[in-house]
Amino acid sequence: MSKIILHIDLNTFFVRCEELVNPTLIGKPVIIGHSGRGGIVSTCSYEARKYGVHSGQPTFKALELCPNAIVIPGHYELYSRKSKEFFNFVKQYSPIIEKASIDECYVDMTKQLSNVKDVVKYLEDFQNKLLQTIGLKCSIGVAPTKFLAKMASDMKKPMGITIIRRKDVRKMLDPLPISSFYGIGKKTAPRLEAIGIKTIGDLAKLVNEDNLEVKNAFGKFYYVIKDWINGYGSDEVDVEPWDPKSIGHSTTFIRDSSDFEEIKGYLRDLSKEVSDEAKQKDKIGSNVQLVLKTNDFKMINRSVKLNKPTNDFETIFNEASILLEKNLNGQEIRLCGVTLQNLIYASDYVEQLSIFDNFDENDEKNATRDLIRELNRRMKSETFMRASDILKEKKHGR
DNA sequence: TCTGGGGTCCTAGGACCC
DNA sequence: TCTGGGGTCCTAGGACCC
Repeated sequence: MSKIILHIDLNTFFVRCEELVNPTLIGKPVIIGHSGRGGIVSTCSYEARKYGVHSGQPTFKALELCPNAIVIPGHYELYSRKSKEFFNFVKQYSPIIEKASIDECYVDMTKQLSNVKDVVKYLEDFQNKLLQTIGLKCSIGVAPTKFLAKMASDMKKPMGITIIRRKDVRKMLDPLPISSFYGIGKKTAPRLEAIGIKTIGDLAKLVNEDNLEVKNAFGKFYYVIKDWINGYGSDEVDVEPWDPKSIGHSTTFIRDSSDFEEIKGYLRDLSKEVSDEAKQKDKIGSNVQLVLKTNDFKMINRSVKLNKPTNDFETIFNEASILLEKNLNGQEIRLCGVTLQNLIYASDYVEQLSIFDNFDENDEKNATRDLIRELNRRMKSETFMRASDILKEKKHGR
């Protein structure tokens, strides 16, 4: 039997939070984002969207389109607090909830909705209660899979309710532009359009014919897409709390720089932030990554594996600095970042140590590996010398 | 005055081992 | 004179999402 999965998406969440604090903003064009160098629109009110403002747009450009817009830098503590209120509200309806981001979640409501006659009415009540008690507006998608629920919640905004039944998949998905498909972004969409795939319907047709060109274009993702587009795929709502696999911070400079010491200064601050956050979350990581963005927007990623996981500031900063030194070659840089990767819980690692009685497995492994490599090298060169001796002897007729 | 910052996942190539 | 194939680990880069 199919499940009943909801995708709940808060409408212009950041803007709505600001409106709750300052109601005079209601009905006005509001932009959340920075107006300084490199500032872009994070999100904006529907009033601003009427002028062509959208997220990702440089703020100065948005202000050209909509000079009366009110620009707010963003209050993330407020958003985070309201987000928690939202998730707690949803939990009153079903405990099977998966946070997808700060302002959206999947909910398994199979049990709650199976015997409900008027699902739309039920969900309208949900929306109204959320608005009355927390002050937030949302759009809801209802479907047998997570993918379809996600697509559905996107169809009517704000305060929309959209139900996609499996038998209606073709009818409801096929007319949509290919770029609206979750997982097909601004690189893949133009490639598909170039081979005549303009809508989800076009893609569905070729996928169901097992078209080789399409198959090659997607790699592993192809089989996922084939399920999704036909109304199958994951309906497992993952209740595990989010557990970060990496912690990173980056910053765009006030002006581009190619100066080692200047950039190293930024790395110091970023490394400190990363270290502090990792400590606060009880995480240690075994990879340090340096990210540079050049003035022509090329991304450079360099990383190094440590022989034991850490969240120590000095170690992170040192490793990042070494990577910077190796990779900075006169290029003008506009952004740098530091990320600690392959995170595990520090407490887990301590347990591991105590099991082996302070025996450091990684050090031991590395030492053994180095030794074996050295032996291999020697063996090879000895073999080679002997062979050349033999050749020499042959040549001289001895 | 061009294009943020936080992430996740996948792929591909090279080094190395057996 | 010719030159494997499977598997793992590490690194770099790219696509995508919010």
